[in-house]
Formats: sequence, structure tokens, C-alpha cells
Amino acid sequence: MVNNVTAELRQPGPDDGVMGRVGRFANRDAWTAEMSCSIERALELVGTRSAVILMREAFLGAHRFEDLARHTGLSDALAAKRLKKLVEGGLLTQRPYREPGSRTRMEYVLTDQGRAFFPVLVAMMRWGDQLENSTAPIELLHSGCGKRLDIAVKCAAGHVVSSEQTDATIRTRPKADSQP
Amino acid sequence: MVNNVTAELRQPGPDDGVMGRVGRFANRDAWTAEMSCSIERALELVGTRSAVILMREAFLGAHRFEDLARHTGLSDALAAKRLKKLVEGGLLTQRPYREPGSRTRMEYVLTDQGRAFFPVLVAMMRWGDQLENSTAPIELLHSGCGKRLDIAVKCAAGHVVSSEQTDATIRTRPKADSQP
DNA sequence: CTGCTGAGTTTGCTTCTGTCTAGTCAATGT
DNA sequence: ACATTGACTAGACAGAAGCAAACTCAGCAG
Repeated sequence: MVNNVTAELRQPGPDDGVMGRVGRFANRDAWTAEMSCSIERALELVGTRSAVILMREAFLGAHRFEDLARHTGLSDALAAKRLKKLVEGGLLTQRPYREPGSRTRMEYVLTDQGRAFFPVLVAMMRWGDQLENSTAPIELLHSGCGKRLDIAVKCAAGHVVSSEQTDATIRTRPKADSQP
Repeated sequence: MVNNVTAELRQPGPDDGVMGRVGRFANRDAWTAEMSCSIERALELVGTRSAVILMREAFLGAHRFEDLARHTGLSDALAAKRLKKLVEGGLLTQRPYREPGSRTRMEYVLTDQGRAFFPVLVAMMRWGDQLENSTAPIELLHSGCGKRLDIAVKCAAGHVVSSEQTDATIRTRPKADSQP
């Protein structure tokens, strides 16, 4: 069972969840992560527990420093540091607000780039739901119809795609044309 | 523009990507993360850069220790430590294999739980693609039709759902019935 | 003028993440 | 018999991540 039916076009694993690799990527050694993997770039911004749970709270509606710090359980010092990094990274932006009888302060709101992080958060939550001894404390529902949220990996043609049905390749063109 | 059209049923932010909160969760203070958030449970297993990029390589077809270590660029020591944790966490499992003229060794293959991590990886990759100065080196294609992969947040009824159209609530029942 | 509050910053400390070098251990090649 | 190789383990270290407690700073309440 160690791959004796190999070699057609892609060279997949036995029946594991492994993707195929095509094009220049058929030889995995043609690519090193230092050539900048999108996943690693993402991790530079949200590769810590504190960053992710602050984003969770931002989506849950926390804007003010105190709420963000308290709801995440982070220390003030770390919350401040991480929020600064999230602002620098363009996931959050600061917006002045003023409560009556108080000076102007800054609140943290999601930018477009921060909002685009939503699928990652949902994917992580759904995956975490499936783990052992999970009681899934938070549930996400579509406010339109009340049904539970889930994520789906799909191709541009609308097919639901598993990892086995996925081919990885190396993009050569900058990013002009649409689909091969 | 600081929330003067508030209060209907949910209490959303202005027009930020903020979710609504309903039920017991309408009061955010009714929930603390120590009550075990799925996201935080997920982060305990894959909350480090090394864990995530090892999973990336597992999906890209690396099974053997040397490939996993070299392709991720991690040191042997860290690769060994992290792989052990991923095995303990149930994302990978060890399977004996034997190359001709060599002793029996262990290779690392994805478990069902590891395969279920695929959407998280795709979501992170797609989000990373959208960042500044991204050249999106790896591209994922549906091997069936060749179209590019993407992720979608949908509800059980099939509607595409944005964070604004999402309500968060606290699950009270263990996890028996299907949909509210 | 004094105290209080919200939003931080600073300092000191521990733990975790990660690297580098060296060493182990089994089996095969020479 | 000896060196080699793949897959690790052990030890020493730098640097981030994280905490707790104390400090700052602006403006409002008294």
C-alpha cells in the first residue's frame, strides 16, 4: 500500500488527503517557502493566539480597548501591543469616538482586509467544533434564515472540492488573466 | 456615523463587519473564553507557524520526516517536536514503511481530523493572497475542471453569508438536535 | 485641587518558539 | 569492522509571547 499505482499525471498519495501537484510544482523542490507562501504571509500577521482571538472579538462587536482586553482575557500590555500590530497590518483601523462626558478616544474597527478574515475564523471554529470533548459554546447562524454556518471549499465553477481533488501548481504570471 | 440607528433585535455595529449576537449571547459578558471556545481549542493544536506549515506540507504530499523538515525549512529538532504534537493531537498518524535496502521507518499521514483541516488552510491561503505585495506563488485548482479554489461561508440552507449577516449565539443543548 | 476613569506604556519576569551543534541508534553498503 | 544514512533526541541559547503590577496622561466629577 505504499504507492505502487502511481504515475498518471499527478502523483498523489495512496488515499490520504493529499493534493496533486502539477506544472512546475510537480517537482516539489522547485518551490521553497522563502519564495513567499501566502499562508506564511498570513501567519506573520495573525500567527499568534492573541491576534486571532482579538479578531474574534472584533467580529463579535468589541470596539473599545477595555472590551477587547477583557473579553479575550489578555493582559492590557499584550492587548495594546497586538492591537497595534493588527492596525499596522491593516486588519483593524482606529476611529475616534466620544462618549458624552468623556474625552475623545479611539475605537478599533475592522477594515476590508480584516473583514476578509471572516472565512478563516469560521473555518477554524468549525474545525475546533469537531475536536474531542467539544461542546461548541458559540454557534454562528445566518441571520436571514437562522441556519447554522459552515464553510465550503469550492472551485470557481462551483464544485465542492476535497483536498484529494485539488491540484497545487506554481503561478507564473504576475496576476493579470483570470482563469487557465 | 457612530451608531444612531441601533436597536432592533440584534445590536450590530454601524456598518462594520460585525456579527449580531442573539439569545443568551446578546449580553457578551455572559460568555467567557475559558468556557472553551472552539477557536482557542483549535489554536492549542495548530496555533504555531510550524504546525500550520507542517500541515501545508502534509497536504502537499510530504510524508517522510526529511521531506517535512526540509520543505518547511524548520530545524530537525522543531520538526520532530511539532510532528509529535500533531500526532498526539490526532491530525497526523504514523504508518510504518520500508524502502528497499533500508530499515522500517515511520511516515506521517493525515488522519480524518487532519484532512478536515483543509478548509482552514485554504482560507488562510486565500486571505494571504489578498495581502499587499502578494504574488500568490501557490495556486490551488480543482483537478476535475481546472478552476481555481476558493472558500465560501454558507449556511445550511445554502446561502452565502457575510459576517454582517451572521448572528452568534451560545449553544445550550449538548449537541443532539440538528437545527433550531 | 483632588480623585477617578479609560486607554494605554513601562518594567520585570516566566514560558514558549525556534535555531544550532552534537550525539544516538539500527541497518545497510563497502 | 567501519562509515554512512535517516530519523530522531539532548543541551544550550536567542527571541518572541505572555503575565502582573505599577506608572502616565487627559479630562470630567466633586
